Amino acid sequence: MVDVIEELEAAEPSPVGERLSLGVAARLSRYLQVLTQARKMGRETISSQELSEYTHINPTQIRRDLSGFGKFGKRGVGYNIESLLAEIRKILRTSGQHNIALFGAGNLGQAIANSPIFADHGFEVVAIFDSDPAVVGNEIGELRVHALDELQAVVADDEIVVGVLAVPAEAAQEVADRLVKAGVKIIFNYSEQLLQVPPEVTVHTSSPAVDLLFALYFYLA
Amino acid sequence: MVDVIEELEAAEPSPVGERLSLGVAARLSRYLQVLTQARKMGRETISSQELSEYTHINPTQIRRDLSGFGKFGKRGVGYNIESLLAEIRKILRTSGQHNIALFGAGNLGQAIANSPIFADHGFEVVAIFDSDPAVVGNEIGELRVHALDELQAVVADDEIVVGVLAVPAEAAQEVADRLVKAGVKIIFNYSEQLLQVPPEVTVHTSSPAVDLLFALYFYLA
DNA sequence: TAGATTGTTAATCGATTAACAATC
DNA sequence: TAGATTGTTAATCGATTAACAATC
Repeated sequence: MVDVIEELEAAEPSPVGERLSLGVAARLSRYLQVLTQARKMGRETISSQELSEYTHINPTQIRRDLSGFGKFGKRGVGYNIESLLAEIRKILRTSGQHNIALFGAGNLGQAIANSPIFADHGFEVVAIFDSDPAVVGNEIGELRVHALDELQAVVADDEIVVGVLAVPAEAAQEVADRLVKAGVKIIFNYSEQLLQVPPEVTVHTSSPAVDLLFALYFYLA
Repeated sequence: MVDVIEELEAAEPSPVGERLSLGVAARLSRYLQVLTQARKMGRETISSQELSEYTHINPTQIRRDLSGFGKFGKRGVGYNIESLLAEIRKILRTSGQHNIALFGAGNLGQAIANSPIFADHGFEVVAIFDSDPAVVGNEIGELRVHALDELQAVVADDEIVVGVLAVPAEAAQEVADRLVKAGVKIIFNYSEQLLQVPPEVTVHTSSPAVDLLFALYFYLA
């Protein structure tokens, strides 16, 4: 069985429809980040060597990852940024526009709402919520701050696929519960709260301090 | 040679002084995050199963990772959170206090300065910088906002090991250059800017949008 | 042509998993 | 004791790397 799959892949480089392994999907996502930014800077091509410097992923592995789906590069030159972006988006099936609801209109919430970091990758913050009645109704950018009670309706109307939590740890679980109830399957948690959710819901917790500890280990050692 | 090393490890479970592999160090850092938060919630023990739910790391691998350094768990019970925290900190050699300089006193900078997310892991923001003369001198929490020109002196005086960039993309490279000049070896970049630094400096770029794309792939597939 | 960089092979190494005895 | 969970083995799978011919 394994042999058969290997033969198929050898014959047909792109196993379209096959589910990518976790590792490959994670790496492709990171290439996307660098390519997006390199394009913004006016670059037209990039080599696996350069991609490696920015992602800390071995250049051979980058070439290997990409060549599994087709021949996207030009020997002696590198990869065309624009076309590689399109190819990877196609592979990840994330070419579309995706709507985000943001929770918490404090410093962090405002920073996220005004940052290009999500917009650059096809995510749009279409709604902001806050539990503080004094803040509800305010405008942040072009968005009015909603009360939490409007969540269910907004999620349905605006086709929201991701909830981003920029609330204090104490408030995070309640918002998560409401998101789950409204049918949202991906939660991005900027608080340190450990969230309890049903198995079909994915929580990604941002952990800058953990990333720092990790970097520090290699600096100290 | 390989056989000799394997024998040594079998005899002496904790290869103290040995450099951890990237993967192990990354996973240990993540256990630290969950343990820290679980302790905050008043928990006293935790099982590999629970750790797995919060980290998305296979429970067998968690037990394997830990048992490589000693027998920290109790069968039928789980791991004592307090003592496991101490053990992992010892393994990662990051038990101490580490000083951070924060750049950018805008929404994101203020959010970071006021968040417990770094403090919980032994990082303290000891200095804030901003390039806007109108902001320099203001107080954020208990810290006065410095001008960028004071960077070199502050890094030396306050033993700063990490620079956190919460500045617009356009300003990030200049701050990075100054940090490098001042001898800082770890830069945490919250902007989308691709930073050019010498090889001995580590840049970690925060990429929430990339993490979201990754989560979305598995949701859509 | 000369230099650069991809695509690909082959070999190794580490991650992952299932399973289960040990033991709290 | 019965139930739970660790520590550990053994087997498999995927990641990683060096090397280099192909080719722009």
